[in-house]
Amino acid sequence: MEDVARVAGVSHQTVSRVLNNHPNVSAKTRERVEDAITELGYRRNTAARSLVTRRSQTIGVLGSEMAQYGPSHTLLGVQQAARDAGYFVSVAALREVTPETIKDAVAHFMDQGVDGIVVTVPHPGTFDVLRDITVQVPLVAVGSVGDEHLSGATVDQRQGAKLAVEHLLELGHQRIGHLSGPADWIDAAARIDGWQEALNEAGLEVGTLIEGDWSAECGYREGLKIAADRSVTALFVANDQMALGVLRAFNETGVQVPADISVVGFDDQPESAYFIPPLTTVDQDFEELGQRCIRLLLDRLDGGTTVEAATVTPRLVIRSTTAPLAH
Amino acid sequence: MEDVARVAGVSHQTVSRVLNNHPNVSAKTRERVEDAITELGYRRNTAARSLVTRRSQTIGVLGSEMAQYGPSHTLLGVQQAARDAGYFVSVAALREVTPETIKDAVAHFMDQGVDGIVVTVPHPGTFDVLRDITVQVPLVAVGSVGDEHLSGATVDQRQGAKLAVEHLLELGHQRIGHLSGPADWIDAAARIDGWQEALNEAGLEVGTLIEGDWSAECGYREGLKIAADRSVTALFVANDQMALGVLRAFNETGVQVPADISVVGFDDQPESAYFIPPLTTVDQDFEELGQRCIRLLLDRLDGGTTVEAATVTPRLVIRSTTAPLAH
DNA sequence: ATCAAAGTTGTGAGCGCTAACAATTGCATC
DNA sequence: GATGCAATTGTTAGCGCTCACAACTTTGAT
Repeated sequence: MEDVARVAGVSHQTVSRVLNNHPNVSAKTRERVEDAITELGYRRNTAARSLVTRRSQTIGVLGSEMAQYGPSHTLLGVQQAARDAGYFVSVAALREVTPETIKDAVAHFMDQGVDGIVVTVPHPGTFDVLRDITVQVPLVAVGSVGDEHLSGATVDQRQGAKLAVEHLLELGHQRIGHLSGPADWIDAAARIDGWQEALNEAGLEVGTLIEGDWSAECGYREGLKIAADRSVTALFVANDQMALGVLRAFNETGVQVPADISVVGFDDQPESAYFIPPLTTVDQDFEELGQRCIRLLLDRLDGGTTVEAATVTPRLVIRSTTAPLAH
Repeated sequence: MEDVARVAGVSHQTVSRVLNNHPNVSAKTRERVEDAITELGYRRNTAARSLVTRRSQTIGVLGSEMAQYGPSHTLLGVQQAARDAGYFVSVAALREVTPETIKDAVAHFMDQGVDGIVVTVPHPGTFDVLRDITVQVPLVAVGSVGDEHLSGATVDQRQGAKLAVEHLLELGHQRIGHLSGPADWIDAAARIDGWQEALNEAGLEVGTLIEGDWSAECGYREGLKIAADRSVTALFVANDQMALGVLRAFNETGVQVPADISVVGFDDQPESAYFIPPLTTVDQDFEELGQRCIRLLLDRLDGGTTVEAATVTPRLVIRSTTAPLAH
């Protein structure tokens, strides 16, 4: 910076002012400094800047299952929005979700001196842990909508689930089962709620609930059972991967989809359109979700203190695994 | 740090020595200092440390298509290995791959002062760009094996492709087509090479090559054409997603898999086992790949200067989409 | 007891930057 | 031309840490 100042014939402080867009710099001085900067290829030292400003221009993203469809796309959105806003994005992926690993990862970020944290750990227990540890920086949690203390952004999964079930109801189905995710995932819980709510509103007793684990393997296993007992005429599956397993189980056992049983998935992964048959599912925009998180976080960093929640609306995509109930 | 020193009754420098595991600190002093640290909940300031050491303890990961199966898992491996080694991981995801966006992202990392960079951009042009810009920090590129100037780690995809084709050859197939990825991806190119090599070694003339774009949609489109012309008895597809599309096209047109045409995929995504029928494919360990990258990078950071390449070996997973050629 | 060598601890400087304040300049007003 | 005020620029200190070196303490051989 001293070098730049010398070349431009000003003091180092003026260079600093140009770099920080301070208003009180004359146009010609600013130009001279900018020329000197490009001439020398000068780049400001982040560490020194951080030391004095106490800002690192870094946002930490803490998540589990980061390679899954949802989280990886959320990360993409977060990364994009953060970089556009001039922030760096640091990632900590949890192998295992326990209070300790969460605390570790938060400590990791505090050591790094991040300005804010985005958490995408879809277990409600996470929020308890986060409330317990006092984090000195703004924190936004994906899925924590409705929490008094935590800002959060989420896809309205309950609504998505209702969309799916209402579609099946309109087709005349009455016995609508649900193959859910693990009940200790907030997403799974919200989808279960939406399913139940839609059934209640239609005046139906609540149908068969099977708890799955998100995997295609589990979908296959449970699909075989359903194929055997035929307890439902329609199945709302909590994600596309399990739906894939279900479709295969039905295919193998001669259950016709959608003639015998209708199936709806959740997520709308690009592959779902090429399942056999193409899957009716609920689309959710994870990138948008990530961007919302950063917007919330930046707002907090700019002095906003309200505990807000941003909600992304899902959308039903009708393909070929759903059909009117055959009489 | 001054506070810790006061509580422990030593100088700030002794605290620093304890923190950095310097040998010349007596056991009891070290203990006193450590007690003071825990008592005060002291955490060393990374910015100040970076300022003087000129190390940020941060590794930048630069990649495109970061939400895809391969890259996201590679990131997971990188992140894990880096955090285990006490490094932070900063991510830059490219929306679009051009020399400019690559340079931007590298500049972004240089601004941040990262200690090293891992690049997972699967286009060979990337390496040219990287060679052009002189980066002042060690850089490891996924897929750059065999390059004189760039360290890299890669899955031996040529070998994987050969495994797939040899399996088909053993089953008696002679007309083995290949639905490849875009030819300007190194992975796609390596798989094409492996396919050709295996055919050559078997004394066969090179078969039908169709260039795809990795998507299920493209697999479906090309699958329909193949179903119509029946130019091949076996198809080696460059990834599982396209294979999904192919399977659906065949299913729709009444082509029996594997009775009429055998299909082999590539990647072994967890879902592939639940395709209809379950997909024979080539497994590659992306997390391992990511870990190797970090190992290479840390080696360079410790003073190693050799331009090495680490290779991860893929593995053929035989399921139900391949069968002996019917006569 | 004496000394050197090793082990241990302390002191001062400075990494590159920004914040606060001080000094200078330009410009309108009287 | 003198005066005051705002706009612009410069000066100094210090963020929290590590490095180089200085100073002190112990140890063991003489």
